[in-house]
Amino acid sequence: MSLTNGLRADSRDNSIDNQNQEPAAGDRSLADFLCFAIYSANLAYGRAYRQGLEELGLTYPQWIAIVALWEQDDQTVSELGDRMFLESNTLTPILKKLEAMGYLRRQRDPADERQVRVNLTDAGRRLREKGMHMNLVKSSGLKQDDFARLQKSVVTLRDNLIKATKDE
Amino acid sequence: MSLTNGLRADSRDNSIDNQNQEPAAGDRSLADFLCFAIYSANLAYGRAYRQGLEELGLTYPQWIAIVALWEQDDQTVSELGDRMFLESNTLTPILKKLEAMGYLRRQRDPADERQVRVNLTDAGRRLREKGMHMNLVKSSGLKQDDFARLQKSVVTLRDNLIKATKDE
DNA sequence: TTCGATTTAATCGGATGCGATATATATGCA
DNA sequence: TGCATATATATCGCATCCGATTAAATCGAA
Repeated sequence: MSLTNGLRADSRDNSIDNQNQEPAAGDRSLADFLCFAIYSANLAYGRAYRQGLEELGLTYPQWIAIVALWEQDDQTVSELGDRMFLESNTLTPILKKLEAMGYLRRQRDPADERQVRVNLTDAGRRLREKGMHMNLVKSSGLKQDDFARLQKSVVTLRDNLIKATKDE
Repeated sequence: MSLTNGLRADSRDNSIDNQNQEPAAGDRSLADFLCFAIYSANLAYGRAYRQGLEELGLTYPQWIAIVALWEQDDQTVSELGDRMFLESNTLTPILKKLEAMGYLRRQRDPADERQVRVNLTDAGRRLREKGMHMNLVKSSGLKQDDFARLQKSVVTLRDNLIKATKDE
């Protein structure tokens, strides 16, 4: 797989070891890189969400953490990290901020003092409920079927990338 | 459009004003949010690229800037920002680092001293050529057709989000 | 049982990303 | 011309994100 991992209709990829028939690296436009499409779509999502999240007083990762804990409370930092695809070096500061805001509690697990268990407070649950009923992000412009397919494809891409990266 | 902008097969969205038939907000799993799929796929791409880019001594945004300039040299900071979906507050520090590394030059445009024109050096072009021939990112696991469709869908999503955000 | 290996969080430094602001240059209009 | 306005870039502070390291607790084999 190429470093640029791109695509062009007239791809000149004839390599024998490209078993997935993915496009070759090379002299392609930025607009043809899947990685760049994801990168820029992520920027666009962040900007689309910013105004709505500002009303909640949260950033995007903070909101994701609240949602993940609402879905399953009393997770350890590692468990929450597995769901959010983040590790403690990123997660700990976010959780400390949310704790300072009063939306969750962090406490060492008495059964294993290495672990820290995270619980939503009532205020945290109320915030989740409030966000649940807000309609502040602008339209993705996709119909439900396209939306479903795209969501599934991106998840598959993500999981394949993670697997390939883990395999070194 | 909901704040969570998610999806569930049995979506209970019956709102009359949801003309795009997108799923409603609400009590859904993190795994069903398109925004989270994009967010986590972006993290996964960053991790898949990191090792390869490390051999080039670049970060991902630095690499993107090199590619964008290789595609079209002598851009202003704003023009480059339009291609990369970034503004000068983010771009300027990146460009200064790349200049310090010797990969590009920044100079005020004599015809309009407000603008700064950015040009790749020979070293910058050689770096782009080197990256072009590296195959370091693991497989996305997608066949060429799926790859093409996904790339197109993500770009459409991005552009719709940008348009919707710009329209306030 | 003991002590080295493993596990879990946290800390630290560097690099984005972004809102707000500052600065310098250019433009437009009376 | 003179000056208010607009434009292009840069600066600053805050919040991720990550590699590397540290600290504390647990585990496990001799």
